Amino acid sequence: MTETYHPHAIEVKWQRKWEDSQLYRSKVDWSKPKHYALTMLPYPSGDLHIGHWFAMTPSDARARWMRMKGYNVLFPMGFDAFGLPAEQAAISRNIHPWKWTYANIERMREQLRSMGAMFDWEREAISCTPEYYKWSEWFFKRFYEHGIAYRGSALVNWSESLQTVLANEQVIDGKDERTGQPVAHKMMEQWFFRITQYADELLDFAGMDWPQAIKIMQTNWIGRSEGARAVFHTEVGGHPIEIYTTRPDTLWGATFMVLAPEHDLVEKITTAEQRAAVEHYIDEIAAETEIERMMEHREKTGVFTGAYAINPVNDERIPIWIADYVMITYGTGAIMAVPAHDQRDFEFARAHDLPIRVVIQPADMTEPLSDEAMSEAYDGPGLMVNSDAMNGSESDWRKGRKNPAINRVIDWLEATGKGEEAVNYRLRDWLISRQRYWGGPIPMMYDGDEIIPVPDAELPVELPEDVDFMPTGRSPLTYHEPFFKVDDSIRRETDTLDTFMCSSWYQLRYLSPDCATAPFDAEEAAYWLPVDVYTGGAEHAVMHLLYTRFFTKALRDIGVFDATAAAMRRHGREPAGVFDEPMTVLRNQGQVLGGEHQGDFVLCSGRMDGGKMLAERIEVVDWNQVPAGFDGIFGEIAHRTENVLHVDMAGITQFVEVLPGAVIHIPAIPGANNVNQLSHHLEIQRMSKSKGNVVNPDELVEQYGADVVRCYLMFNFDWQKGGPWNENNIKGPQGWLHDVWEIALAGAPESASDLSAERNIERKLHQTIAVVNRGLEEFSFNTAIAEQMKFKNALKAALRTGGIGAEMWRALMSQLIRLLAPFAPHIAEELWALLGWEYSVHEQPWPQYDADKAREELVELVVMINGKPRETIAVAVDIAQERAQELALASEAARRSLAGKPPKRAIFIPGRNGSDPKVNIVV
RNA sequence: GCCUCCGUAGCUCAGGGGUAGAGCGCUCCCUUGGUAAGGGCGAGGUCAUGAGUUCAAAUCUCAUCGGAGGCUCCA
Repeated sequence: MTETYHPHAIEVKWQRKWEDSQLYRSKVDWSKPKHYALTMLPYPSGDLHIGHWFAMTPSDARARWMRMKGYNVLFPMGFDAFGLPAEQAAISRNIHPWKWTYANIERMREQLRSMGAMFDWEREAISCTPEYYKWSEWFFKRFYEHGIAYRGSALVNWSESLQTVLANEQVIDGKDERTGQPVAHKMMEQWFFRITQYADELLDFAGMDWPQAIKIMQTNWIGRSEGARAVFHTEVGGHPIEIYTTRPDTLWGATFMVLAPEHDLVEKITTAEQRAAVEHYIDEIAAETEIERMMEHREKTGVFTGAYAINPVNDERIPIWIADYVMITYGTGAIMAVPAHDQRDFEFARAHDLPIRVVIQPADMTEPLSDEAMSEAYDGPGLMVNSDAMNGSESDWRKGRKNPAINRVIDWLEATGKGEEAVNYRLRDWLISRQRYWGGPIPMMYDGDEIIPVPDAELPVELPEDVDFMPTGRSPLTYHEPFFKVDDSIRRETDTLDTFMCSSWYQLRYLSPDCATAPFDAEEAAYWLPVDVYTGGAEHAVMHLLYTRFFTKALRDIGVFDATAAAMRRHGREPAGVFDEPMTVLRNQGQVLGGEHQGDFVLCSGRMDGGKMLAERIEVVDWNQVPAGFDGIFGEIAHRTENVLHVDMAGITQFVEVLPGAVIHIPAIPGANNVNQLSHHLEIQRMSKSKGNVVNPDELVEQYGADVVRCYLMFNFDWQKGGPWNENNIKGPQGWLHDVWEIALAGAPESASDLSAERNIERKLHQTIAVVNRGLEEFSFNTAIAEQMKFKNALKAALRTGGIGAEMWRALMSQLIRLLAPFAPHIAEELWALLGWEYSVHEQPWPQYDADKAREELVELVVMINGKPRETIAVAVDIAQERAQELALASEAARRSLAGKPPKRAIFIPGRNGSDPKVNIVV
């Protein structure tokens, strides 16, 4: 008699037991190697969704595997709990952000527990608690003291809908990355972190095992370029205008200059005649949103300031314009325009009738470039011309000093004091202030213009709870007098910290979330740091993942890790390099998308009215079952809006308006049907409530059990890619776990042990171990599970055939269950107990791969004729070349095709790692 | 426009110079006192397309087409 597999009781039972026995408490133990596995902490938005499961359960499986391999594993979890949704809930539903956030955290904790993950809950950290944000404030102060945090005036991104400024990284295509609302540029005084100081170090990924895509995105975002700075002066007044260029070799081709409309000098140099036009243009630009300004292919607009500059390289007098294609935020906000060799300048010159002068002449052109004939800028290689002493220098494709012409010009600029070599970055300093309530307070005060840091002893500056949320969206801190009014002259900062600051160091807080004397305990950090494996979404490429790297380096430089380094040395661990980067290995999971489903196939009858049908009857039928003689519209419902159907009739979209009293017949839904019950085609796309394609993990766990859901998520997708949800495929992992259950409960076979049968299944087992190891190592969870399914099939077949003795059966089961444990922790624990082994399976050693046991003994020697396989001969694995060639030449296939003639060649390919040996005979 | 990654069975994916693979799904058969099932047999692929290198290309190179993601007036 066997019991059937009922996941529910098992899962709840073991989750409780694990907690009671503190199975997943991770404690510093210098006698064991450590492994810090971290998965991005969730925002407590209310409900755990399938994406969380997809991100976390495979990471959990890998952490469990490391643990069984003998590592002391830390796998913590917490909440990134500050942020706008809480504040929006406060405004729209009158729930205080504390209450909303904590209620959500409570709920999500429970849901997280249902995963059966090995989170160490005693290390939980929640970023919105005063115990946590005290240290966010403390870090801010340290940064301020070391000049990494500063208050400055800059053109920043202002989101009208969120009523706050945003960092550059949070703005995509001129829109706020969260809500998609447009942002405007505004000059504001704000707090910044000097991330640009770390630009070069952030470009260095040496020793970091991160996805190529992330490294490229960060590299692009930092946007390092090499070139030169040169100073032009205005003809009148001699004001210096600094410019940055990557093409100093084209300095002699500058025929005008362009300043960004926001440039300081504009006001000073604009002549009386041009003032009205310039001011008008500036107003126009200011009114534009960032989106409008970034539109592609827009015309190059701009106005002449009336002023002229002197080109330092040739003393030429050139006009100064302003135009919005020059950004105040990049370089110096001013450019020398070289229309012959820069497409933007070229377009501007043509639009405003400015001169063009060729200064790079390509060597291999039949027709030399000429100012008049050019239809576009030439930015290729060539020889410098019209450039005085520099003429003849060769400019190639290379950038910076590597380019001979650029190198020569830079030397000359430096020798003559007209300019110097320069490096420029696209990266801006990190704008850290937010005009919001629900964030960590910035621990600063103001007495007029004087900035006064809040003394350390007074940290944390706590968020007041008795605040009113106004529908205007303004932060309640700005009108909460007890908060901002320190005394008659001193006013407290009412801006709060960007939540990305809180998440830049949470990996440190997990080490000692209760530590009251420091942000983290040095003894813990000395053992656990750095994070060994970090998993999460790629959408954080240039935000969280860049910020946390910067943060770590900044902490290192201001000495925050000094005590940790000392503790490391005491324990004999070398601290050099440990604090350079927060996470050694990074892997991104893909996204689970909503599944595709077909729309109903309908027959529509009614009358035609213009291009559409006014339907009186809609009938859902089986796919393509169109009755003979049916003359209405038929096909799949591709789309439906209200009562208008878009029916795909053999590839052509037909519009059908369903009339109010129309008869709708849907056989699958009994009773009277209505138009809302017709289902339309659903594309593969992101899950969202509005599309009605979300999958609720709680329901899945209810129906299948957590182990099946975990295994389905790991098995059905390439984890790093993601893919469409297909609940049908859940049956695969379900059947697998059912089978393993059956095999285990059936007990040891009674058949006598047969050496060769046992040897064969053992070989399969060890081959499986190798593949599972590799799958887990490489985050290829799907292959790791597929291989275990194969082994299960092989085992089942072997048990049926017989020859597996009781002893071997137990040995196999012991290893099979241990292999299963990281993936399906509950069923593995249950079977482990049922077979009488000691609690817990998760504390057992991982099955040891044995290459000798995995090796095949007999292999097929493949005889190929001209590269085409023709015959196989069974031979020993380690067959020697001569013997193999001999056998191959003697084969039937070889004799047939050689017909007595000697072969041209016979190439022997030894069999290696699993593949058969081969001999290719060339005739 | 530029950069990166990817096109292998119906689906999800391994593999990767040397006989085209897995799981699921599917067909058919068996079982029907393991039953919201179980067992067995099987079908199914010009490895996106074209060219090159090679004794041998799904695999390497180049081009083209298709897909995904990122950047984009960056001087």
